[in-house]
Amino acid sequence: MVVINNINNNVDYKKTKTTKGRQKIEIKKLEDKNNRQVTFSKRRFGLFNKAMELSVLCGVEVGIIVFSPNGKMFVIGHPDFDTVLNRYLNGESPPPEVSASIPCMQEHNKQYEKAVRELEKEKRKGKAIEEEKKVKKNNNNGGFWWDESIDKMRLEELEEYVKGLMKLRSIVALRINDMMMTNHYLMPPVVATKAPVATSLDVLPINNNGFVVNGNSSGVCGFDDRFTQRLKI
Amino acid sequence: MVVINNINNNVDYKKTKTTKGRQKIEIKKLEDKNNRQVTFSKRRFGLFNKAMELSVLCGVEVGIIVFSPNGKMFVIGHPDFDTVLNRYLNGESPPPEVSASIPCMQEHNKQYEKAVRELEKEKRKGKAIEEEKKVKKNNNNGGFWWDESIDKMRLEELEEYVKGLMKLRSIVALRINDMMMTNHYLMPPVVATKAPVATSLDVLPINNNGFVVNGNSSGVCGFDDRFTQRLKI
DNA sequence: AAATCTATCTTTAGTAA
DNA sequence: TTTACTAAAGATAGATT
Repeated sequence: MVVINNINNNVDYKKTKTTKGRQKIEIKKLEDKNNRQVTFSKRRFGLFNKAMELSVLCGVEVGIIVFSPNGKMFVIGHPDFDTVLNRYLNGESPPPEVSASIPCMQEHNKQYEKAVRELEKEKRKGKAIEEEKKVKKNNNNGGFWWDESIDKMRLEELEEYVKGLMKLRSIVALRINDMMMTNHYLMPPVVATKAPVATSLDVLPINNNGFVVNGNSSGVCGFDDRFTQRLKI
Repeated sequence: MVVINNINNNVDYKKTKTTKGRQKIEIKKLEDKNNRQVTFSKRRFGLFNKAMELSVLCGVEVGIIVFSPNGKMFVIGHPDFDTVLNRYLNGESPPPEVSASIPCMQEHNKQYEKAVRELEKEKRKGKAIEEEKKVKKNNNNGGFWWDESIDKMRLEELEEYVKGLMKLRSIVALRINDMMMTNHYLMPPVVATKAPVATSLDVLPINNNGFVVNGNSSGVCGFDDRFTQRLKI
């Protein structure tokens, strides 16, 4: 098989390389502001896409927050960012040992979670209603996973949801207040506070020696050698 | 230039392909449980790496939460996840250095106050917009599908109203988390305190003693050193 | 679960629009 | 700003221990 040296075939076959192709770059801050923005745009897209693929392929929840060089915020999540965030805040992962070792905290933890669950229930209710009309609307892709749903809640559910939030706030406030009152031997001087607001929910702790929002209570952690999960908790 | 046809060079030069190499796959949930876990592991690593590169190259803040198929939580962020989260909860644009360096309690107090103010504002606004709630339809033809901010712009007030509440709830949760961690697991260095600022709702005790918990408020760490390369957390 | 090893697939740097 | 293009760089599916 013979191949003719194609030097100067440029003209004939447009073999001249039009670009140098992708070049290797060092991972350090790009100095050129414009280039930095362009790169951000491309890579954010790539990152979000990777996240989407990961969530679909593995059927897992993912949430990402990114701020552009100009401060614009980008958020995505599956099933939606706030769901993932709540799971993070509630520490659904395996935390137990710490809080489990402190009986009363366990109890408080349960109560808090209960309130949160209640809230989530209402949220879901709102979503459920939304699902119906969503079906016809999302022809463009069959409903992307990153769709945020809260914004589409019907007002009535929304009001209900808001009410739940207010309740939770009250509960949390009460607890913090209680905790502050009973733990100042551990705390620096506590500034005066007003009385906690009343709540209609039935989960108010009577005595608070403390409680945890489990999963996020670990004092120290480090990624292991390879971007792994939060150790411990 | 002559090139010898190398059919059957396989034997001579050990050209036999040892693997099929990377195969194209459809982006849909992997059925094999084991394969799903392996893929998750690989891709999560890739995702986190991409995030790190993005943050370094563009000098931006990124935060990711992922739950594995088995429910394990993985978190990463630059400068650290909570810093990014706080910025998200705050809505927008606090100077990065500030949230990264200010002691968590103090910072959270600020955030709480801000959220409360925001909430009150939105609440007032809320009533006014009820009637026009569903006008907005989410057609998605103008912006990118991944750009949540587009949705937010379109759904404006309603969204903001709910979001304010969500922020509040999340912030409260974060506060609790910090307090618990500080009280029970660490003996934080006590630093100079600032005067408390009253909130409009008066439901949270204010304590402005700064706590420095390894520069990190809830046990979440930044990128692993091996990948950050001169990235300070 | 997590580390190799490749052949191949996917992303993206550089560039211009 | 984002989009399009190409070729090189980088990620990873599948198999292996």
